[in-house]
Amino acid sequence: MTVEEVFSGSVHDVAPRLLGYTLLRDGVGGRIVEVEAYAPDDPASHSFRGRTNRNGAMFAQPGTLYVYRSYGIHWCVNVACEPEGTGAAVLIRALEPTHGVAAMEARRGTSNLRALCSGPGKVAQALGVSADDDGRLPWVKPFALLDSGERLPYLTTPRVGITKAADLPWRYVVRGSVWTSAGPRRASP
DNA sequence: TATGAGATCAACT
DNA sequence: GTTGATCTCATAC
Repeated sequence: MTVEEVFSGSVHDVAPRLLGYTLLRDGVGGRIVEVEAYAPDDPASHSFRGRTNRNGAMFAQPGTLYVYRSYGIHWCVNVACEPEGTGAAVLIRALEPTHGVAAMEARRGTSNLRALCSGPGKVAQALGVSADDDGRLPWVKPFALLDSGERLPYLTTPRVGITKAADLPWRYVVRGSVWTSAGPRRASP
């Protein structure tokens, strides 16, 4: 699959497709096991109020990385999606550590594998992502995006940590993965 | 195990 | 002046 194909379609096509892809920065990273979709006209999305200086990358070509500071402390990583220019994006929430584990342990200050990449702020810290990476493309160095060829079974659950449209089940989690964040691992009844 | 507070800042109103 | 697409640690059960 070409990178154009990977990021084609709506966020609800792209989000589950990304599960199983391996995201690396400087050869360090892992397999994506948890994402969240942020649709156009989504009140929970940073792009809801239109394009601003901060969220400009969300409106760029599909695949563009949108990196922002959260709660003054953490960085969070998104990829822009089609339709281009609408601010649609997918938030990378968790990775299964596979590449450069030692480097991630050093950056995260822990050797607990389960705590390396199990949350959006942790993923950014483990890969060393910062504002410098805003607007870059995940298949261009220092990043790399690898297709595992697998289509992993997944569940959808409500998104985590938002206050608007919190009931929409737009969080995509690899079924049975132990590498996801602390949110629900199965859809609520 | 569960819950709550503090950290810390850029963008937005 | 307010607000987070969060994480960690401390304290309580």
